[in-house]
Amino acid sequence: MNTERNSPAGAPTKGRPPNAARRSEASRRAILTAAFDLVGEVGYAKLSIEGIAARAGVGKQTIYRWWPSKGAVLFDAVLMLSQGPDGGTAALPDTGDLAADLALVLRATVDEFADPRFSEPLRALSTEIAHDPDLARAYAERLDQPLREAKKERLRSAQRAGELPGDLDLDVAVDLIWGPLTARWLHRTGPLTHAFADALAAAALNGLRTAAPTPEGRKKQPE
Amino acid sequence: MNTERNSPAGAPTKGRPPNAARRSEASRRAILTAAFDLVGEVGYAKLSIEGIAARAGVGKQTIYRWWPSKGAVLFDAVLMLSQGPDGGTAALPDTGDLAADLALVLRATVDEFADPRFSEPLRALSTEIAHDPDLARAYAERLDQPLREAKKERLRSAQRAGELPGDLDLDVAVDLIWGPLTARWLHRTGPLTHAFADALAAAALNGLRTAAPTPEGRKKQPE
Amino acid sequence: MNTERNSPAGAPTKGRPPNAARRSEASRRAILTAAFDLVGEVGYAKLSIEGIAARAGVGKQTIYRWWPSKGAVLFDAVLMLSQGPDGGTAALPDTGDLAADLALVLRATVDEFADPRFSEPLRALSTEIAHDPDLARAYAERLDQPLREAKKERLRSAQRAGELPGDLDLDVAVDLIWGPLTARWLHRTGPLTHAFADALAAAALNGLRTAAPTPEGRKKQPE
Amino acid sequence: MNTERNSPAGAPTKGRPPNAARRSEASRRAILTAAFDLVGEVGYAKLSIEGIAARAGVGKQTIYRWWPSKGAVLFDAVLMLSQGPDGGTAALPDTGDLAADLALVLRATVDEFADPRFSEPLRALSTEIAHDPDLARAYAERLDQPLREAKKERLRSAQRAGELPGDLDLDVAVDLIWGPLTARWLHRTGPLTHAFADALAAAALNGLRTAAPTPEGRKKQPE
DNA sequence: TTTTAACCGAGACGGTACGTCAAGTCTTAAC
DNA sequence: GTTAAGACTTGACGTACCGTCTCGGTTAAAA
Repeated sequence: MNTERNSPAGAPTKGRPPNAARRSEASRRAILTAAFDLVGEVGYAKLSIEGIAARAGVGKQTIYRWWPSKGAVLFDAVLMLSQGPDGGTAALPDTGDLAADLALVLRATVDEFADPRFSEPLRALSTEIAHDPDLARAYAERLDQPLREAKKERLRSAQRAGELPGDLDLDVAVDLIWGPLTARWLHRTGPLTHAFADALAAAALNGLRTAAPTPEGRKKQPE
Repeated sequence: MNTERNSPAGAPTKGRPPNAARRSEASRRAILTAAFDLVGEVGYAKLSIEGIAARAGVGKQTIYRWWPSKGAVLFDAVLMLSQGPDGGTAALPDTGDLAADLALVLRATVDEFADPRFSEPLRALSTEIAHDPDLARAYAERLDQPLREAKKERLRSAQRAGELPGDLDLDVAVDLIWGPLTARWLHRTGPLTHAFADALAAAALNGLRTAAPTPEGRKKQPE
Repeated sequence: MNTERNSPAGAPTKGRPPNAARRSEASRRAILTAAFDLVGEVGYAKLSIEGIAARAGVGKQTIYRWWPSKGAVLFDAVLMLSQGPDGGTAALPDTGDLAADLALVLRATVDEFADPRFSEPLRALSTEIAHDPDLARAYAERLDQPLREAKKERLRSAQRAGELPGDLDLDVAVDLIWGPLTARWLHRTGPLTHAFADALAAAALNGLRTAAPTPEGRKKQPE
Repeated sequence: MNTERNSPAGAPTKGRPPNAARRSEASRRAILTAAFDLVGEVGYAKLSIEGIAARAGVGKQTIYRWWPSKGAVLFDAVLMLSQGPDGGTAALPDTGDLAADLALVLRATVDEFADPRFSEPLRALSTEIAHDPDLARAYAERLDQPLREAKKERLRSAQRAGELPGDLDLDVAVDLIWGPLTARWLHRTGPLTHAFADALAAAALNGLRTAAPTPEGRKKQPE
């Protein structure tokens, strides 16, 4: 088993590295579970290493030995919960109707953001990422990328189906679709509703521009 | 004189409210300046009320008397710096070419995000907003909304010029254009470059779809 | 009226002295009463100038203007309460039987020490005296001395009656009688009971020595 | 080793007690020494836990972990200094002449009271005792009692030598001799001189009465 | 099988910052 | 010019955690 995946933000760099072979799996799981639960219960501001250690029935040193920061613990906690037992990432639905599929997925995301049990840990992790480039890199590679790959795969399927142009920059496309949702969630600058999800999916696919930005162009929208 | 603008995140709610008429303007400015400078210098994690007070040459109590949280101080600091002396918000450029204007503005935003002097305080404020609904409300109303209104005004101008459809939901449109930028900035899931800004502006305006959804266009999809 | 007696520990020495003629008698009484009551209610440790000012409905500056320290306020408070409206000090009982009179007085003192309403302010004042020589001088002159004079007067009466030798150092005598009571009260090194008062009165008058420490020694005590 | 002697005023009662076995002896000594030195240098009013911690090179929590109050620290500091390395209490001189021995001891006490290095910490401790019954109990049992026992032992010796009556209440006797000294020291109601010590010793032993209360002596009281 | 080296729970330690309280100074407006 | 009111700087309070260190105890690989 590859325990390396448990040190996403880099193992502690001072002194000798600990011997991963002897690591207690029970402690590791207890710590991650405690961190995840605690952040949902008391919120990010009151989450502390001491609290996690106490809740997990673990010495503080056991946390400091294996994780370099509170954010790294949080990262692993979210990572653990985000992955099924197989470690894979589910693919996006593909009914052949991209617009409908996107609307479905965005609505599901809206629902997740509305559930504090998911939302709070993610918010906390986002906060840590914003201030810790190392953690951000780990996040980009190990949490965002797999999901992004699934999203891009769905878009590629749409490309193959002729729904999207073949030369589309898929990273920009993914950001255009999901970025507004994330931004509104974090900044709370507007309501996060299914209606917003629908409007977002439609606007992203169709663009904001009128079909033809000329007086004549207007006539091109018949039927 | 309107002293109301000094309590954006809500005055402390415990006990009697302090007498705002006697408030020291010098202390207020020193605190906000110190907060803004410090967050740029030492970063969000090491920003402390004690540090702000010391830097501002002010008693801690003076901060606690007028602001309910570190985030509220940060909010006012950003607010103070974001507004010119007149307190107004600048309008977006309007050359008649929406795409070009948007690209210009997004590139400028990218540049701001790249400058730690602007970026760090904003990151810190974003973090606080993510965990403090009260602060989020103040942010939405007093920082985001004026800017958003300027953005919407530019889009309305485009509507009048026939560049955008008249029934466009402008809030969704604004989020579609600027949301991806914010998300990538906070989550660091990709490079924040002028190229990204350009691609974003284009994609948002044109949509992702292969062509304008005209009857003929549809036929171009083989099979 | 002589308001000079209100600044026993010395008026504030910085800056111009306030104009005593304009002093508000109502505020003065409210402050002293508040101080006396508060020290009995919340104890010495939690007695604060702010608390006194708030309870008296008075600005803090009014206290600082007229008293140099918390102890000085306390002193005046105790002084006010210790004196009747006439300002005189009551004489000790004089039935002709010194031993009985002393026992009576000491028992009364024991009772006073047992009553927190008297005891707490006195304890607080004693504490201040122990650390403030200025206040100690004021105490010695204005609180202790009158009382001590009354005690000495009773002893002088006993000298005239032949109960005490004429060459007795009355200050030492007063300390010998009342000192042990005070010490036990402050240090709580033993129970403060009527029995102790009686034993003390007897021992002080008779001395500890056996009537005749040596057969010959007796002869040394000639008339 | 008896670590029990380190919690004279009672260990902190909230929560679990700390694990005394792991206590740092170096920190304990540094704290007590710092407390003792500081109270002599800056006085009782300016003595603070923060100051002690800083002077001792110790975290504040280390003080709060092991002592319930500033007074308890002071107590241990005085206790440490009052005991020799053996922890015993020296006996009073016993030349066979009680009066001379007492005068000697009282003069020595007067000298100690005149030396700020001893006097200041004791004054501070007395102050704390006066307002903290728990501390007073600890004082009575662990500082006063051993010394009092030594005093009583000297008096017992005098009883055996026939200098004092066998039925004398020794506690009252001790208070009669030493109480006036303590009272005058704390209240500064008179000069603390060798002469006072001598007069006190003599008066306490001989009593104030004009003559020994022998049956015949009584007849000397006219009318 | 025994050693031995690492991890483990526990928690004391020197620190930093918290948010509160009060000290003593200063300013304002009412009287 | 005093007064009530209260904002101000200062500094200590007692608490919560930080990240480091050390203590016995267990446990699993090495001898």
